[in-house]
Amino acid sequence: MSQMQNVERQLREMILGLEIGPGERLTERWIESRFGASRTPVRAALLRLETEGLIGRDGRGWTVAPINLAELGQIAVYREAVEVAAVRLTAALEDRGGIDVIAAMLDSCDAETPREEWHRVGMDFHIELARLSGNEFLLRAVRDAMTRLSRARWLEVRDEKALGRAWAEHHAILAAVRAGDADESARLLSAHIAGSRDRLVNSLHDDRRGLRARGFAVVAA
Amino acid sequence: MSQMQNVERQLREMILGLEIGPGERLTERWIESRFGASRTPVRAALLRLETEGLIGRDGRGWTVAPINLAELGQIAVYREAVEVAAVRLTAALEDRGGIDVIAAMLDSCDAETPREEWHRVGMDFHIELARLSGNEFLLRAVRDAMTRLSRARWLEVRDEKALGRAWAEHHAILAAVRAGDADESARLLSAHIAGSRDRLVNSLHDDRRGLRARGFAVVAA
DNA sequence: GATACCAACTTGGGATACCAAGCCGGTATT
DNA sequence: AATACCGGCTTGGTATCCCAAGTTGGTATC
Repeated sequence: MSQMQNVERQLREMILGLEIGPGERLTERWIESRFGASRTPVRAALLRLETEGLIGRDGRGWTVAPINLAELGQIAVYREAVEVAAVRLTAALEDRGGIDVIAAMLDSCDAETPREEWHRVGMDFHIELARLSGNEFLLRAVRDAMTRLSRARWLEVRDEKALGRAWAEHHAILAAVRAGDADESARLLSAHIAGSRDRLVNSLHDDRRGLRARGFAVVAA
Repeated sequence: MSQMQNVERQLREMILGLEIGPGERLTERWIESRFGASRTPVRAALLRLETEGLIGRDGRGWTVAPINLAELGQIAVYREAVEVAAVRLTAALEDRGGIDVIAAMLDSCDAETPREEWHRVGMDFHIELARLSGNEFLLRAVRDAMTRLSRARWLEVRDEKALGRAWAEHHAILAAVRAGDADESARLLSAHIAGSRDRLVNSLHDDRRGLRARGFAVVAA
């Protein structure tokens, strides 16, 4: 694997894993020494992460994207548009066998599953559902949206009850898609996304002082 | 303006203007000498254009993205999802003053307007309409989709009648949005996009031999 | 003590040198 | 004549060097 891909992947993981906090400054020299690569692949990786929205420019320098509550609302609208379109396509397919794989993925999580795994599966559910549509652009859009939401979802304070409700909603969506009911799938998915957004924004809004205390830049809604 | 931005902009214009044909190979050294920049900004520009989908990797090298008829169909689905979402948002706004600016933009084209300008305005209509929604993600999605469609639309053989019909549809969409009728706006926009896709794919499909004769790589649907 | 100014350093932007892998053409062998 | 082999050339990947602009810390002056 090339150095550029190495740096890109590791840096993305550090950002998404909050090892580098939202709002933190990045210098090419620091990354260079941190990953043992020279500046050329480092700069290439930064350019790619910039298009993913994980980092941005701060004048001449680089900054890890802050947690932006207003952006979360816009992403929810965007997600709804593309995910609903994807699920409607999927519900109209003859071969919806892929749904069972997604259901199995959900069921692989139980009480002993680490939180990190729940987090990943919760995002992969939406990504894999979009993949079933067969539309590369809808898939990419969903993947991008989930990437941008990843840190916020990780920071969200989620109680067991909310987690269980989300999982039930996921299963309900799958059931509607499996039945080929596009309207019901769309309705359930829209409601799920709206609820998810509300819990997320409320949780982070309530926590924003705590987040700032941890050194995380939080942009108000 | 930085060298990277210069190279990126000029290379994008050459690709979209078909001065470099779809499917053509690109070498970093050629670009370097062509624009008088060194490889560092050239590589940065290539990385950005790659994320725009205008170029892709061909093994170790770079290739201008071919005209892909299957992709055009997928983009139409994607466009419909995001543009309809955007126009619904806009129709629900209190302040829809921006619509008049778009109408004026359409009206700035007449029989003497060069074809290039019609082409640009035809894309800007959709982009600016999406901008009115205020949602950055929907706007970016529409802009990306139009960029990817740009070359295909340029190659499309369009008769006066089809062009006039498209303009009438644009005005009808604006009227519905101005009236705040979200459902009607969405219906008209969906029909417009579907019709646009059909004309585009049919035209290119019929022309694909001619396109290949011009040295353009065309991927079948 | 406050401020204006200057030097050293930091940092991203760009240029260039080097490398490894792959491609191509030529040559020698059968 | 066909083919296997080899050497040079092209090309992207990487490392490194230089530069200009901006920042910082200290110092001298008022």
